[in-house]
Amino acid sequence: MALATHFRTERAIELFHALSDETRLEIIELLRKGESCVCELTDTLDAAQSRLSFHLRVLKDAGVVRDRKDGRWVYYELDRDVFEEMETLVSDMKPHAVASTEHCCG
Amino acid sequence: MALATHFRTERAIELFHALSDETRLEIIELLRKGESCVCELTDTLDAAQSRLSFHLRVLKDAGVVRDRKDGRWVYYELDRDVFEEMETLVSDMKPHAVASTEHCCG
DNA sequence: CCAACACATCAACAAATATTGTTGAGAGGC
DNA sequence: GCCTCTCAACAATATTTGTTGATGTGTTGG
Repeated sequence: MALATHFRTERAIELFHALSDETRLEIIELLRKGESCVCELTDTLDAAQSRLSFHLRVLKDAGVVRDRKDGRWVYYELDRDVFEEMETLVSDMKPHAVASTEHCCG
Repeated sequence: MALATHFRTERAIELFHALSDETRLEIIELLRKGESCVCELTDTLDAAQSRLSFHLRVLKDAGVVRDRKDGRWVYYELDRDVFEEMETLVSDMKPHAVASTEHCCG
């Protein structure tokens, strides 16, 4: 249990970290409409290509997006599964059923 | 809409950032059982008090926890409302209904 | 081939975050 | 009043993250 919890913690850190950046959230917002190549993201977000590449990698490593090569373009899209995973993570963080008013240190 | 989106982005960053740290996730895990004073957290997590104080502040600023003073102790507990907010945030990030296979850049 | 393009990766730098030790305020107990 | 305990706030330092520009790889078209 402690081990499983540890892995889950690692995973939560990775996922939440991936989502705690403005550029990455903007990328996600754009990808909600459907897949997009890096060039379009670069254009829309008016960001340097290397910068987007960096953030896309973070998102990809965290499993938030998937990439697909087609010719000289790389298309990114949201991975639907990860949202279910996030819901589970959030759900598992909720406080337990109301505890009786107990105090510590006393 | 763009303004609202912006505020929501700010909020998402703050919240996800608060959750993307091992110490803070450990604090949350402990608080799931019910409220606790800093001294107990310090003891259980074997962490310096100043360190926990820092992380508790991050969690408090993000609205994840609330504090309550009682005598010389300060009790922290999870704020149940924030989990609902997180679910909404996650939900709002999901991809739209399946788009027809369209490509960009072409 | 070669040039133009799309993208990833790297190294160097800048900025933001976390850790540690210390200080000081407030609350009790004696 | 004095000492101790709990905790927040601060300053200094270490560490992590993000940005930028240069370079490298694979692709397409002339």
